[in-house]
Amino acid sequence: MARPKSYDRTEAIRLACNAFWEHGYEALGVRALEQLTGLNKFAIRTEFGGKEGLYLAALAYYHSAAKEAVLTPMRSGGIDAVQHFFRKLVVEGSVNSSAWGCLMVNTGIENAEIGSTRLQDAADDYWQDLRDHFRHALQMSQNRRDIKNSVDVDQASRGLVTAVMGVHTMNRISGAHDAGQPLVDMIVTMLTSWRTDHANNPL
Amino acid sequence: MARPKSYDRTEAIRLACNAFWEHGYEALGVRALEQLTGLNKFAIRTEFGGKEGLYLAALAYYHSAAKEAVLTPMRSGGIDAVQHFFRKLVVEGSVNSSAWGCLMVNTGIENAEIGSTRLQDAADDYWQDLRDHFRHALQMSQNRRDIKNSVDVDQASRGLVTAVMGVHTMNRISGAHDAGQPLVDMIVTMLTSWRTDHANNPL
DNA sequence: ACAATTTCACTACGTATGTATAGAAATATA
DNA sequence: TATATTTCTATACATACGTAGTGAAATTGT
Repeated sequence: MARPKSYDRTEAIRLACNAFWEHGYEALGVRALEQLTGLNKFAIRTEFGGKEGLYLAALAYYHSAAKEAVLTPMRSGGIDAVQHFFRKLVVEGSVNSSAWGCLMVNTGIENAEIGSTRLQDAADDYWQDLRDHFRHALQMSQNRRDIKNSVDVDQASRGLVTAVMGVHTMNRISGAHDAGQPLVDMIVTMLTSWRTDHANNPL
Repeated sequence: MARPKSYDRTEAIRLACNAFWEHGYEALGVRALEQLTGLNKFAIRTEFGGKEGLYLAALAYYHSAAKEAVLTPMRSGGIDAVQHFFRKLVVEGSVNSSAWGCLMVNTGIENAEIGSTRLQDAADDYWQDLRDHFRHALQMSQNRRDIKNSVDVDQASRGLVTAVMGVHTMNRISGAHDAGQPLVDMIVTMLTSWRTDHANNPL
């Protein structure tokens, strides 16, 4: 009993995610968003609560997409899965390999100024989620005696998250989806060195 | 034969550097810059060529300050100096340890959208300079047989630059000057593992 | 066909931006 | 002390921003 919407909500969020990913938050105006997403100003306001609301929806979409594509698969594996995750950071077509870097990194860098709690929380959730998955995978491998006991799983997972940020940052700064390759190689090699002898059968 | 300037040029650039470092480029308006630097709009335009010119001066100042404090000292050392560099990334009071991250990282992330060639070049120069210093130090150590021949010095220096970006990004996102500590520890440990037996005398 | 309802397209508004302009203020020289 | 020169303060301007409002358009139910 009403005029139908001229856009597909999910697709619009996906497009908004890509747009913010590429251009950032402040640099992307509402009028440009209309062009890039197919949304109109009215819809942005009533459906998403304005520009910031749409950004939050984009962050949630990005998180869920990453969760499905690269986080959840990591729960079934150990250190192999972690190494696979890192290799994929610089493989073309992978959801988390992009010349735009990482939406969460870009948000965190920019939002250090914007200071929105909601944006901060969304980004924090993402990084904590990534760290939890690293920790889970490493702990599983350590329980199986696949990696040495000298490895501090908690500290390692924190360090790995920071390394991921480095790869994304390098990718964006260089404008190349694989600019972070050298660090990926270093991390993968380091992870291999953590393995015990009986588990030295890298993929 | 003229009215004296009401500001100290070098000090103003230093303050502008800090201001851009904390707030970013687009988020910091000219009127706020006046308050934070002691400059006035007229001086910003005539002395620096507007906001972007002042930003370029700030980038140059940041680069030179880093060069003096942490790059040049690295030329006299080998892998020890590299490890020292990484440790300092999370030591309070160090010029390259800050809750604001790194001006060059922030610039690179933001400028991926701004698209100013001059800003891009300034940031590129910085990273190339850092990479050159890493490479020089590692090559010297390898020539002295302090690190293994299996280490690819060129690739390693690229990877280390990316790791530095990761530390800075984590520091800014977390709002803590030492949030990147776990990755620093990982890198330092990894560098130690590159040493040959006769050189295993870390500081 | 008509009315109700929702969405769309367009305009308007207040604010903020970077830059440019204009006159006042402050110094050095004559 | 008068004048030339430079810088400062203050205002103006054109543009862009996010948001809000307003009437037309498009659908469903009667």
